[in-house]
Amino acid sequence: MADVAAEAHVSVKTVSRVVNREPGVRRDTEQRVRGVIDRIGFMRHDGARILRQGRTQTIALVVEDLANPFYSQIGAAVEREARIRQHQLITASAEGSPTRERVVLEGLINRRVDGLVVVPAGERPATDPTVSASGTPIVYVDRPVRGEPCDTVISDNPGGVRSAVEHLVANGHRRIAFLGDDAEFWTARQRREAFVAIHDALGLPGDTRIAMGPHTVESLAPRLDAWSRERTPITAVITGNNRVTLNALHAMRQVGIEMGLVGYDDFELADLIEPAVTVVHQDPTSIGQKAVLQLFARLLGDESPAQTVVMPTRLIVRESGRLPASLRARKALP
Amino acid sequence: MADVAAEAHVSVKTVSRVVNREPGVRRDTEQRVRGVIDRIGFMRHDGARILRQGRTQTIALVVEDLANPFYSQIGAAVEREARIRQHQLITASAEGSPTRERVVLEGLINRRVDGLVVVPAGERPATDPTVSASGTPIVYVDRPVRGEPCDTVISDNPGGVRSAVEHLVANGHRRIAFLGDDAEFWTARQRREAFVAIHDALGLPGDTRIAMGPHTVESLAPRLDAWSRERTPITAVITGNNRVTLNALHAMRQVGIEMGLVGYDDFELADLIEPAVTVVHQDPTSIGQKAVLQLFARLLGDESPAQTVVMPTRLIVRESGRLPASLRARKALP
DNA sequence: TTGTATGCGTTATCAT
DNA sequence: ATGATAACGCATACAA
Repeated sequence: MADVAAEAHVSVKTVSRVVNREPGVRRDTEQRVRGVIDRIGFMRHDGARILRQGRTQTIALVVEDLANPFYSQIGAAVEREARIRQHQLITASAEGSPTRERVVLEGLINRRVDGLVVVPAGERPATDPTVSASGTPIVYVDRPVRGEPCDTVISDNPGGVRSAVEHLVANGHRRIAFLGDDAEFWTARQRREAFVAIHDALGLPGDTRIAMGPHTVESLAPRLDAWSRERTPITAVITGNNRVTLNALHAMRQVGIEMGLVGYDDFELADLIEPAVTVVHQDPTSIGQKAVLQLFARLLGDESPAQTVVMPTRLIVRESGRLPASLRARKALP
Repeated sequence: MADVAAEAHVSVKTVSRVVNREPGVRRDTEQRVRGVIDRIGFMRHDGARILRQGRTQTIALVVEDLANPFYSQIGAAVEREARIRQHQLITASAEGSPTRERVVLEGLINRRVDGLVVVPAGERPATDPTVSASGTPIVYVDRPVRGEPCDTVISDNPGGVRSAVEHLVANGHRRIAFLGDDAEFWTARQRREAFVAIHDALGLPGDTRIAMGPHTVESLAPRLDAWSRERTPITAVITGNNRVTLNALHAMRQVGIEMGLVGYDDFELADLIEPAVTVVHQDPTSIGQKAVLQLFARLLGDESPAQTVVMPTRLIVRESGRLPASLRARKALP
């Protein structure tokens, strides 16, 4: 900028005015300055600008695994919304480790990002000293944190599970099992609890059959096989997220089991598998959008109490919820 | 930092030394300073540090669509490699528009990112004035740019297509069509050209049947239907990337066609579809890793001539490459 | 071992 | 309409 000023025989302040389109510059001086800028290829150093103004025009997204389609769709939405608002997005992965998450968050706060969208790893308390002390607005996504209320966007897990169970029951299923992901995850636990609640509320028979992860194809195959061979065999299973659904599908294929299935999370090609998989769909794009919306409200000075937004889920009915013909005999109960 | 200095009765320089673990600080002074730091919750302002040092410890990734699994896997790999090297990653999407890409790149250069990994939109010439003038190292991924040579990581498209064709031929297919994505994409054109070359080299019969995109399920269904009803019907098709593969699968299902298929790009559940889909796999993780490796070599002062790295592809044989029984009659040719 | 002065490139304040 | 100067928060060079 100093170079430009010297070359154009003006002060740096005038150059600054031109660059930032501030008023108070004569037409011809502006032309002259612009000429010099183009000629020597000047580009403003945003680092210095940031230092002076205090706003980085940057927000950050911290997730567990950027390659997981659920998170990458959230990421795409967050980037888009940020870009629309002239902000850049730093993405970071904590790889599911609370320790790494703290390191990552500290790094981002040192950078003075304007705000954070975080899928919290583990059950981190909301009062993370480093974060809360910095005053950086933060919106949690997909799972809440403990402690004092924070802005949070989650999806309606109980509603999603309920729609899954009710769909299966409507199709004649009575003995339904639940395959959740690792109980370490809040979402996994919440879905399990919802399952138990609905199961009881509908008065479904028997002790609820539930297995929490982590699951692999190898662990799932014998499990499903056993459940389908018991005295009172299950006729359907609900899988707790996309990972589990995929593994369960592989396991069923491996063992050659035929049973009802409703999966949590939609996935590409769910409709091309035989039978097409009925799923509980949560819309990652909307979740990401909503989170950014809330974040920018805070950045613009919204001081209202922290709010938790629960996004609705949608049951996408395909075929896998039906009662397989081979199991229909058992349906003839009261 | 000044606050800490005042509180601890030392100079800012001493605080700086403590924060950066520089030697030359007495044990007890360090303790005292650390105490103050913890007490008042001081966090170093990296923006100022950057301004002084000139390095932002940040690289950026520019892609077309962060939600596309191919790019999100590259993104995950790039983030991971960056994090290992103490760098943060800014991700940005140009949404396939060269115009937007320029805006995005300018923004990143204003931020003085240390380096760029870019999936170029369109056929942008390498000599983008803003980028090349800034001297920011840049590695192109997935498709090359025109003009003077640049560091580039692409995958072996001709090899991938050849393995697909040869596999189909080995399974008895003779009349094979190619469904490429939009010819605007370099990869789409390169794969098409490779297909034509192999087709001719193997002396396959007839004029090569090729259709470039953009394709939809609706456009694909009649096309495939027509091709399979001609006097000399095709028995197999090669799809040019994951998008086309998905649409083609849907179209086939819709029209009820049975034909051989090899898809470009592996995808989740390819093995659960009936028949399981044989694919040409390019490893996005390796591609991302390699790109970052090259970028950091440049950042560390590597001045060697620009190099283009061609990553190998791998044919994952499943079932869809076989000659369907219904078409086997036609196989009895010389 | 510790401190002082200076500068990074920009914007804000207050002049002229 | 334009400019001089301070300040942002830190690191660097040099001094004590």
